[in-house]
Amino acid sequence: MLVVLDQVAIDGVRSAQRSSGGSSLLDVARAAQVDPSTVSRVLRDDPALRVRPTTRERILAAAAELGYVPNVNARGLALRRTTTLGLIIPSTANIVYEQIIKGAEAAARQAGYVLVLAESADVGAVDSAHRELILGGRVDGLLIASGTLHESLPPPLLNGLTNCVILNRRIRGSLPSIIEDDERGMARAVEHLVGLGHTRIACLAGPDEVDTATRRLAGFKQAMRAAALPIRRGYVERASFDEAGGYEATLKLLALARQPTAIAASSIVAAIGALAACHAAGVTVPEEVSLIAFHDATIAQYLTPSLSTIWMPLFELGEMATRQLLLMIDGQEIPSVQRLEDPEPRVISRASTAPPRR
Amino acid sequence: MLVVLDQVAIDGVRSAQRSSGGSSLLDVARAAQVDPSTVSRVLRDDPALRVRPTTRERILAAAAELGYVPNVNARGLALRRTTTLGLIIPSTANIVYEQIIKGAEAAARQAGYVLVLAESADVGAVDSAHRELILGGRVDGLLIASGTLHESLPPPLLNGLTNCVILNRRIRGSLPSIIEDDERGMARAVEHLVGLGHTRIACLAGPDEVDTATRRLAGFKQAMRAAALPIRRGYVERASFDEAGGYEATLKLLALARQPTAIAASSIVAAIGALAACHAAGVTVPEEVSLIAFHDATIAQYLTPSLSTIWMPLFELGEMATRQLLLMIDGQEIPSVQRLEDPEPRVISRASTAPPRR
DNA sequence: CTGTTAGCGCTTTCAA
DNA sequence: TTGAAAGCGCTAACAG
Repeated sequence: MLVVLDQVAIDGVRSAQRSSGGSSLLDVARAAQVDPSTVSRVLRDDPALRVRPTTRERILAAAAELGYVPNVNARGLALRRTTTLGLIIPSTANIVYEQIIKGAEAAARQAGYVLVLAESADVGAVDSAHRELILGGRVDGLLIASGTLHESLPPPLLNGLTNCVILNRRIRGSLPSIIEDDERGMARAVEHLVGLGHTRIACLAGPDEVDTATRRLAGFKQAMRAAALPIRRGYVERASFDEAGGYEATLKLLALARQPTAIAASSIVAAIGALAACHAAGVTVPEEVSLIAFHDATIAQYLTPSLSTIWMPLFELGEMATRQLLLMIDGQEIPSVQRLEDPEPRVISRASTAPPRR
Repeated sequence: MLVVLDQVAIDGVRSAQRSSGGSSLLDVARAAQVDPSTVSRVLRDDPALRVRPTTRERILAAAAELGYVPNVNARGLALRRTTTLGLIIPSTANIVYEQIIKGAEAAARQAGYVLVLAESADVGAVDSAHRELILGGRVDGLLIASGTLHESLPPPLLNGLTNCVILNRRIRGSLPSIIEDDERGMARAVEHLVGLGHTRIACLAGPDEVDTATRRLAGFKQAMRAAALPIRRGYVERASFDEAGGYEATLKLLALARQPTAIAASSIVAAIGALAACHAAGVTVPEEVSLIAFHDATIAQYLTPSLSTIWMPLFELGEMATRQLLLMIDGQEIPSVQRLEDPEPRVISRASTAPPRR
């Protein structure tokens, strides 16, 4: 195939101009001695095309020889879409997002899309991301899993946005969202503790303004009511979803006159802080206090004691949100709030939960 | 400014065609009654341009009114560059990458670039990412922090690649890399342990084929030699850089006839596994065994006991790599291997290290 | 100081 | 079964 290479060389001056040294569709066309449009059709397997096999061969060979890679900018410009989706997360450091990312990536890849990640914890994220990424033509749609979004987000921010779906936040306005069944997950945690015989159960709740925190707390309250158990004074502590938040809040719970015998934490990261607080306060887990955390992650089984958790279908959440987004991009109507109910939340019981001491 | 809006409405048919409902430079030009090229110049602050203030005003007002956002595809096509950089990491879940990402992001943003993240642990990552991302025109350059890269990577893979820099891996071939001083970091860990009086020090080393693991082990050996301490049989365990790897390897170390009194782990994630293994084996930390880990992270202070670590300049690594990449994109020659020496590695001493028991 | 023009690489009618 | 031509939105000479 030196012939082909030679042609490239002859035309080198022009090809060398290209973005990054690659060869263009035009180069392939010349090498295969056909019109660029034919190359385009062959390379994209245009169904409305019956091309002579030998021509197709020539084209494919030339493309392979030249290491042709289509330029997404040119294609995006012509098609008015990039096959790229964006996923906005508040922090790459948070283990909870790992599974969501994997699920979204899988669904995107399956549909022939590329997924790019953007990090932003900002409340204004939706709006500016929409500007920068969608209007800017970088992505066709946006998955938004940013943490601080909540119902009281200024409505004007969300006006006229399209091709966005929110993950696990309910936001007043027109943007559809996919949410996991946090109420049920938290209820499972309570049921697990009740099943072990606990009655003095406290809740390490998340920040007031975070929708998931609200829903988990609601699940806690429902389950306590269902078990006919009182929620004692001071038994609900609101704290940020990080180690420090869990630590401080737990110290407060442990300082109560009537200490809880079990704590249900709405976040695994906060639970890690809670565990540290128990150790620091000289309170043994699970002997004196049982601890269970919302969301599972690898680290749970490597803590001491290993941490009981509520597994949630995060991978599936990422997948489902992506599929909905693709439908939306496709111009279809999608429901404004969808709850993911299928793989149900389930308790992964490890060493941090046990019956209360007599 | 209803006038402007009216004009848009009149021209709505055409503007509506645009990628995602936004308005184009042409729309702005019409609204401001000037030529598109003038709009382009004004909006990009073309230095070689002295425009009449009133014209500029009109243009800026029109752009604001229309919510104009430039289309990156069109711009990328015209300029043959995208002002976007890619960062390839093996896993978003690994806490070690958090700081690298932040550093790269900061440096990219400062230069007016956008950073996108791609997840790939694959050895072929460099090659396929170069194809997909650089040749495809998605990004102008690539930061590669993929974990399994190593010196024995098939050289042909790296041929002709450009605008890539490798983070913290030395790779035979032409790709420049920025590395942190892992030898020194690990030496600091050993010195810390020696300073506490330890002599039976083991090393939880990383996988053979990972360059950073090799360098950290080298640092361990040098420091042991410098302290005139022997490395006993079985005192170097190679394990994967994850909790499970650290767990298993530590069990082996603890099963040795002559148990080490201290363990230097080449990875904080492996160290979490090591801590779990000590607890499981009933070995107290730091009383019976001291433990120190390479790389610091928030979780270190929330483990029990809190984990002593070696802080490494990861943020700066991300920053520096990005700056080098930008130089490379700019056509400048950059050194093939650069070692980041400035913020020095330092020991963060917490509760997991203490003098050995008498 | 501003308009004209050509083109970036690809897709897509419309012709042949 | 293939080619010609126009256009996606923006930039960059080159004129005026």
